[in-house]
Amino acid sequence: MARRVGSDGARTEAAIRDAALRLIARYGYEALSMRRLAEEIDLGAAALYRYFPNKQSMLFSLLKTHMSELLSAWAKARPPHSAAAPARLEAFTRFHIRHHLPRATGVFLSYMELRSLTPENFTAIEVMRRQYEQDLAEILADGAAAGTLTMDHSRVTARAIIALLTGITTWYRDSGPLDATEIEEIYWNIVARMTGVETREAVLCS
Amino acid sequence: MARRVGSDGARTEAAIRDAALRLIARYGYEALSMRRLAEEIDLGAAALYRYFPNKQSMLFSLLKTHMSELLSAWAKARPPHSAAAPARLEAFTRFHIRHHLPRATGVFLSYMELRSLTPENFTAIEVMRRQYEQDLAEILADGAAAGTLTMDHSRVTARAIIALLTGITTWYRDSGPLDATEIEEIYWNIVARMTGVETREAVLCS
DNA sequence: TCTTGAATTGAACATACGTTCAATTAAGCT
DNA sequence: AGCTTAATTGAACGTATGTTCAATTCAAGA
Repeated sequence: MARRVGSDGARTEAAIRDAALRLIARYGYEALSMRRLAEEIDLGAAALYRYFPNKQSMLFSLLKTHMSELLSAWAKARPPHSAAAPARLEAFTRFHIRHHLPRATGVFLSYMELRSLTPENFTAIEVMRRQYEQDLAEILADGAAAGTLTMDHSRVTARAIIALLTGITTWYRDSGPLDATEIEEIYWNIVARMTGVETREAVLCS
Repeated sequence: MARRVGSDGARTEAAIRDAALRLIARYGYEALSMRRLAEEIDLGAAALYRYFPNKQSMLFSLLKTHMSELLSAWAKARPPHSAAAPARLEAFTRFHIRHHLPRATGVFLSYMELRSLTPENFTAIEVMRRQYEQDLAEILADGAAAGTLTMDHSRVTARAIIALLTGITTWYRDSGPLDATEIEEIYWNIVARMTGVETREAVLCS
């Protein structure tokens, strides 16, 4: 049945992760059978268990990898604490879009399949998620304290911003009418307005 | 096994819908078995098939009911076309929150389980969803044309607003620190700022 | 109380699931 | 070529799935 030739552990695991990400995003974790997944990459179902001890820890590994890539990418991209809050907010917004758009399937997974995780696994992912959200909330709170950003409630606003930015992945298609940089501009303007940052076309006072 | 006494068709169907909504929201459609669902309301699994021809059309019926309740409630609540765009936008925002907060499980379902639908069923739900989104986009476009609202792209902004408002249901809990009316205020201020509407604490021009 | 139609049941069907395991194949090293 | 270890397999296990159906119970009207 399998016509794989040059076997290579690392490459095979990557292929499994890739296929799993794609199939789970499309049909859901529960709907994905190990046999179907294995078939997708011309493998017997039993071979999967050389790479993951079971189905649940495969999902967990997928989500955990996604989240830690997000966190470490943001750790590299984020401006220093000393920068002005509006600039930090702009950096966050653009980073989030740039990081998420090419990872639509992973994003989908990490928002949809949390409930398929074991309680302990869920908690582990939730901690990472909160850390990211907390980082944004801190930017907002700093800006509010310094008077450079305006909002009612920094933690709620942080959630609103993340929800709005993440929502892009539900409709964005590479073949769509808007390209990534146009989307970045539109959404940064939205976030800027939400928080009272004056953008290029500032509100005129007469 | 069943200790049901006063049988009543309509009441039983409502109980099934209720339990299905709850269980699917918690564990997902694929993870829910008909036996488990039936057990939840002290019924034999076979009895479910008196109310729904199969599992798929049960899900479809759940989602369709949710969407048509949303659409008809909004049809009643929405201000006339002749009203000013900012007032219409405020009405939309408050309506959305008020309608969704007490329906958290249904909202969850209607965003999460679309992919579990048959292609034809998916299309039917998607049409309803677009209609709702289109209504908001029209408010925004009218406001932009009249100069009473400010934004770059009305359709994208509509999606951003709906994503941000719907995101509330992912963290809102009845027992949480914010009650429904506080949330309504915070989010209306967010939406208002996003679209350049001056709220109570208006931006002062010196 | 007898009858009628709806509501419900337990058992059965065929199929699919996640997972294990002894046996087999392939790759890399000497 | 031979040896070793990693990679993969087919078959099997026990369990669960969605769904059907003949048989039964139930609620209510005559």
